[in-house]
Amino acid sequence: MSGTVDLSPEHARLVRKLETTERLGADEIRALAALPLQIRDVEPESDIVREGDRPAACCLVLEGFVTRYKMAGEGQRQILSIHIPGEIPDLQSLFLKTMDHSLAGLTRGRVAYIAHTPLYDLVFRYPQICAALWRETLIDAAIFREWIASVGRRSARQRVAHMLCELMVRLKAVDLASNNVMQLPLTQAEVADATGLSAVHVNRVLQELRADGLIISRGKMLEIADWPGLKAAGQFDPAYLHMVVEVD
Amino acid sequence: MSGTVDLSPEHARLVRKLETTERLGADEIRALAALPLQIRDVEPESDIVREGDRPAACCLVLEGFVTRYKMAGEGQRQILSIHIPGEIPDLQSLFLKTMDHSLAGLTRGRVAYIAHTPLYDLVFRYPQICAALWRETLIDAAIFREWIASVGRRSARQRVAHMLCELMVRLKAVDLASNNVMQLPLTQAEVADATGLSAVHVNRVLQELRADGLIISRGKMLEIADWPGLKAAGQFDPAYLHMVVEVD
DNA sequence: CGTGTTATTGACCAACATCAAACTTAGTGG
DNA sequence: CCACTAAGTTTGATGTTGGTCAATAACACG
Repeated sequence: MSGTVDLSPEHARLVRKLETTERLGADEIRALAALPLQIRDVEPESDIVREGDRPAACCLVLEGFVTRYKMAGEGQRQILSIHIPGEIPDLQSLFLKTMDHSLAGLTRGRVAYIAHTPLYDLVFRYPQICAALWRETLIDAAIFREWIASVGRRSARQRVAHMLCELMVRLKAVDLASNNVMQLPLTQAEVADATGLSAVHVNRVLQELRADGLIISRGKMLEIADWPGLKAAGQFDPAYLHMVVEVD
Repeated sequence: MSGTVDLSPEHARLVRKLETTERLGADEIRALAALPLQIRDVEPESDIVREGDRPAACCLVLEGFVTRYKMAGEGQRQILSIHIPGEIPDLQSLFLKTMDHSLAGLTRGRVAYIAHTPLYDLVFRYPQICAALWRETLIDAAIFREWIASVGRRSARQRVAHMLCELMVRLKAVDLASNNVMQLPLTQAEVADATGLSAVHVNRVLQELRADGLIISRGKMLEIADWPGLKAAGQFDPAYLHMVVEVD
């Protein structure tokens, strides 16, 4: 399908993502290809949108990792989600005018801004695009639910294992990981902010997972050495990711 | 607006909810009024939909409370959200075919099933209805995000206080609470499952909140005696609920 | 009135937080 | 290419929040 329309690499990224769940016709792809994108570099640590902002555009991740987070009083940060290339972390801003959380780069990377106005047009003109984008926001919510369950009811070891499994599966789905090896761009402090733990404890858990032969890490590189083992350790079941093709 | 069209009380509930955020025209309201509803009674504790199901309808809460939950191994339950009349807890099933969590009655109540098929028609024919429903799912997600922050980074006291604040604000918005008094249909064990705590600890926290004069409770009745106090105790800021009219 | 559910209490314990210091790694400029 | 620095990781010691267990008390309901 996407072969018949001339696409910039950036538009291709978007189309490819949406096509993972919804088959798009040539018309839809042409319409997406015509979407004006404004490309911007992202620095690690720097906010892309901030809680309280009223953005006029959504942001498509092209390269690098992006995170959503909330502050909970006194420097306590909670990371709400991690976003990888192809995703639109603040798609919700299309209908929720005011940001209730912030968006920041995790690594050096690139994002593309898609203005709300042309996006509305597409959404209301092409049911398939509407469905695909709506679905994206729903999968987002599904991941939030799983994180609630994780943070609420799982032990530190389970939470960390679960998070690693989730990241691996999502990265594999967009070919950013193979052979159970990924470039994990998170510091232990960031893993802590995502799992609701302290950095020190995350460190100890990671050591434990290494000692148990479940993972191997050298620098940013992280390999899941024992996939069934890590899945079990994290009670990980990918159903909540609602992927069409199970990556496993 | 809604006055000009003849609406059953059940349809009125739905229209009213959607109109809290999106102004609907007479056409849209007529279309909603024509939606076939299948009414059903709900028993407390009984599942309405179960994880793994592939429902062909969404469920509108008419009376009583409904909860979404996930099991996390060995009888560990995590409540993901609490739903009050007017809400459609499983709206996401419209685009996510398989349920990744379960839905159960919390109290005796009534729900209306809306089949997916006529709902698709409405959504793709009326942009306003699409926007209103999409928005509902996005607010859902916003509440999930806040819960992640709560469970991940707030103390037991903060979590419980926060949850009571949220429930009060949402109930007020649909006139199910006034004067900071609500009928709280949750047992302490359920509050525990929602906040990721143990029932025993929830009990102690509630006693503390009572002792501090923040809340008063007699049976199921719960009064927030010191609203600013409880808000502060729970770091509660209603922005994430994205209400048009601030209830405070 | 009984009977089952929910709330409350106390004793004890485990998981994880906090603090502080040492060590390692990666990045930078000369 | 090396020295210097800042960021990230690791370690140990100690503290606290909240969990678990078990028993009792208070309700709610038929």
